[in-house]
Amino acid sequence: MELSKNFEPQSIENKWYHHWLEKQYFSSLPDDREPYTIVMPPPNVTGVLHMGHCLNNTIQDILIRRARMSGKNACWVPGTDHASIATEAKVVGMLREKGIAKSSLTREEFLKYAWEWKEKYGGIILQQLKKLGCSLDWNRTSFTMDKDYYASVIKVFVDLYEKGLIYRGKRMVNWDPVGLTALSDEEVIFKEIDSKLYYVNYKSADDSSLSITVATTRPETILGDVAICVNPSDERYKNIIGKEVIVPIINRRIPVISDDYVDATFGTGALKITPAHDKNDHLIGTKYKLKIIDTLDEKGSFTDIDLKDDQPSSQVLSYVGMDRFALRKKIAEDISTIGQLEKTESYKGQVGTSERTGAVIESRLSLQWFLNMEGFMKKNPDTLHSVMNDTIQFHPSKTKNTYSHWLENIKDWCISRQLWWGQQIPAWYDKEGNFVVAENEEKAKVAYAQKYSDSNPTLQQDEDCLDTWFSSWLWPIEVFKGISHPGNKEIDYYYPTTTLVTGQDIIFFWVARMIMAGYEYKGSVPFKDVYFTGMVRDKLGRKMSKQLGNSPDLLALIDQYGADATRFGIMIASPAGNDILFDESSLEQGRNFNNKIWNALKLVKMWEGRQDETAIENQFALDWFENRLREVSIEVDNLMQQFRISEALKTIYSLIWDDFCSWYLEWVKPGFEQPISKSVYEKTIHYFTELLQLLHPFMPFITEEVYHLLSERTDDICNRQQQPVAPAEEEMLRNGQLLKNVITGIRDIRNKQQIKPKETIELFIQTEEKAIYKKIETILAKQTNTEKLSYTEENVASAITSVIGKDKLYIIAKQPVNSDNQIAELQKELDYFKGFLLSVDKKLSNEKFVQNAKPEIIALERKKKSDAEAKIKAIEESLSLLK
RNA sequence: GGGAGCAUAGCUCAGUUGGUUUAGAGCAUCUGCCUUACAAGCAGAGGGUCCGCGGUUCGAGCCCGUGUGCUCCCA
Repeated sequence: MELSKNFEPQSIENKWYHHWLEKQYFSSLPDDREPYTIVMPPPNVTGVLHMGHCLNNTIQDILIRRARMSGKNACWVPGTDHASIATEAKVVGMLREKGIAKSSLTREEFLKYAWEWKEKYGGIILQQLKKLGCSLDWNRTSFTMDKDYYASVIKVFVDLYEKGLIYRGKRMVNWDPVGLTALSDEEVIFKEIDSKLYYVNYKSADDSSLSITVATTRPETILGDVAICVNPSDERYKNIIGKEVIVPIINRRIPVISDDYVDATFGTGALKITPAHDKNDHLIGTKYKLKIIDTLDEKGSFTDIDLKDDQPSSQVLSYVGMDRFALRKKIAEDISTIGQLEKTESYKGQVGTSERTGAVIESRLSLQWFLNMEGFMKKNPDTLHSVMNDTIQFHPSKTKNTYSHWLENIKDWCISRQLWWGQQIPAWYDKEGNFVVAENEEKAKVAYAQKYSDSNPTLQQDEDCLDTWFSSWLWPIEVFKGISHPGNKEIDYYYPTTTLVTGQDIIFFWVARMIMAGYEYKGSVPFKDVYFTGMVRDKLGRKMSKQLGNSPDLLALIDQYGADATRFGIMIASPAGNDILFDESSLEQGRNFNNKIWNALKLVKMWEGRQDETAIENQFALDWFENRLREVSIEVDNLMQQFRISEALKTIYSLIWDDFCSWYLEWVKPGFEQPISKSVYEKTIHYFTELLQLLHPFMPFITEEVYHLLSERTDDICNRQQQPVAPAEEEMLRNGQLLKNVITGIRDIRNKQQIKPKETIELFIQTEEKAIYKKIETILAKQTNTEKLSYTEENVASAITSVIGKDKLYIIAKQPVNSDNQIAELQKELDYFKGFLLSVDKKLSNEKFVQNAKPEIIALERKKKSDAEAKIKAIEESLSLLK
């Protein structure tokens, strides 16, 4: 069989993925094994694969594949989120392109379009995950608007309402004037924006000698002003507190009041109070029972609806329908015209924007549904405790702080959205606005009849739907139908799930709320470990964004480098808990690693037909690698248990590239067209197989391919079970290290003395541990191109000297020795060790150190001292020979 | 404005209750090799005031304080 020059991923990836699916390796059903369960964070149903998905799904796949290979019943559940705002915005956009306005459609018509869109584009992202090699149990694919899932969300709403934890109320909410919906606090992104501070003068109503100037960033809300507020201790305004001033343009009389809330150092120290348009103003308004005058409609345009009492002038009426930003300029101009705009200053301020539409958020009073968080947390205090006491372990642990800080300052959760795409709120209203909450209309009628003694009411369901996160917080429970069909076999087996892998950005949106739902509906944690990935940035540390165009096309990368190299590239650069700086060069490194493995395969395959019972054994190499393999397997286990995945991959990478390819294979490699010992060959196949198994979770495709090419197989590596590993023997590892050091030392000398690789040398070894050298001398001679190797008890004249540990090596080459070079090298080494000895001596001669330090530390320092002295002695002897 | 985190080689990061050779790795760099698995490779090397200052300690990259710079979260 002819193997290609380099590894060609494109030709094998589909083949193996289909094979794995055919064998149903990824399907899981409850059995008597221990479960290892991961629920995938459901991406938006209309989303496409980006670097963030690539990172966290690769991590999940690594975890789940390792679990599958270690005797666990591995179950990884895929699915998508209906993502109400994002999806609805896309559908509205699509309809607009077709010339259809959402407002011209009924709810039913709109939802028909939305479902069509979902069927057409939904789940593309799940297909893309197959390309990446993700071993998901596709039979379990879930969607947050599946029939049962929908029912479970409604059930939970009704349940929480009946428990008194959900209420409806008129509150200041974050209003998105573009999306036309309320948002939860978490969906508001604060941005620094350049704006202006307008200094507006308000004249006193009754005393023409008095006036007060207010600094505001929002003159467009001025017609909604109901008071001016100053700090009671502010000397400047003592004489105006309690008096009335006139709001410009609208000419409304409003009081000047005082409250500690006002910061006397900001602006002029006087604040205009507009309770309809600012959260803090609203609080003050409530405190002083001020009127609420709303001057902006749902789209953020001016409305005179609350201005009837003011008998608005034609000037005021001319503002009607004007957008808030145009209105800001217009009102500023008009105030300036009447001479009451004192000045403007540029100002950098924080402005809330919508996470989804980017629109500047308005604070707006409206009737919404809320979840009472204080009540909820009182009922489920373990939501906080389980994380703080590590019942749920957060990785990295610093995220615990963020979590507790949020929970301790938690506000009520606004769960209603003015959207159609989502679970429609199960509340039914009569004409007067009286309502009942029930799972369906039928039950609502019964409930209404009981409550209002009307057996045949005309009821209408709430138009709004629920926040997407109000459905995804049930994800780890409802993917196993734990709410719609409680107590079923699956939920009992798979829940709590094992590990959650997700981004730090949704710790509040999702992680915290899943823990809340876990306690409320299952009485336990939803998962045992949470691994938070960082954000994927470009190599300059910038966020990936469409505007910057720095977001790579993942599928193109997979096509170019292969899925394994892509997985390798993103994982190797991904330190636990930190942001990752993505650079395509790490994918190249992954591709090169593929080739390295491929070429090792080619080498080993060349030996297949050259096995010979009589060829020389190379027991040292076999024993050493056996032990090295054990050592690394155990190390990788430890690293993986601590979720140090990137380090585990680095460790395996180095084991394969350095230990296996650069050392072991070279040590056992027979000469050109020479036979190889049958047992060495078989051991080599065995080690190679073990390496592939270790690497498989990280790079599934190439490992499966090479596994099958290496030898006739009846099984697949995908499902090969890890055998227990015995601890490594320290002595073998030490001897292997000595051999490496000696070889490297001699090669270094060859390099520095410019002895050509092809030129042979003669080597004398002066050592007290001849027995060890005897075991490694064959490999040593081969690897250093030594023609004649012998042992000596004394110095060898006119040789190049190297000191390895306490041993001295004398090298005789055919060409003359450059002794100046030699002396300089040795002198440099001598200086280092002398300095080192000095620092050790200083410690040992310090009485307090000897008194206080632990005995093993002192013993170690003594050993350092004697080692250094021996080394210095050896170097000095060599130097004296040269001089 | 409130909170959290970070600062170690050119870059990205390790560095485990303070002592394991006056700090390690990968990538990049430099030198030498077209050695019959691999030049997308092989062999070797160089490179660091562990952000500044102060403290605790026999001993600090690690602990404490402080300053500076950066990042994130919240309002």
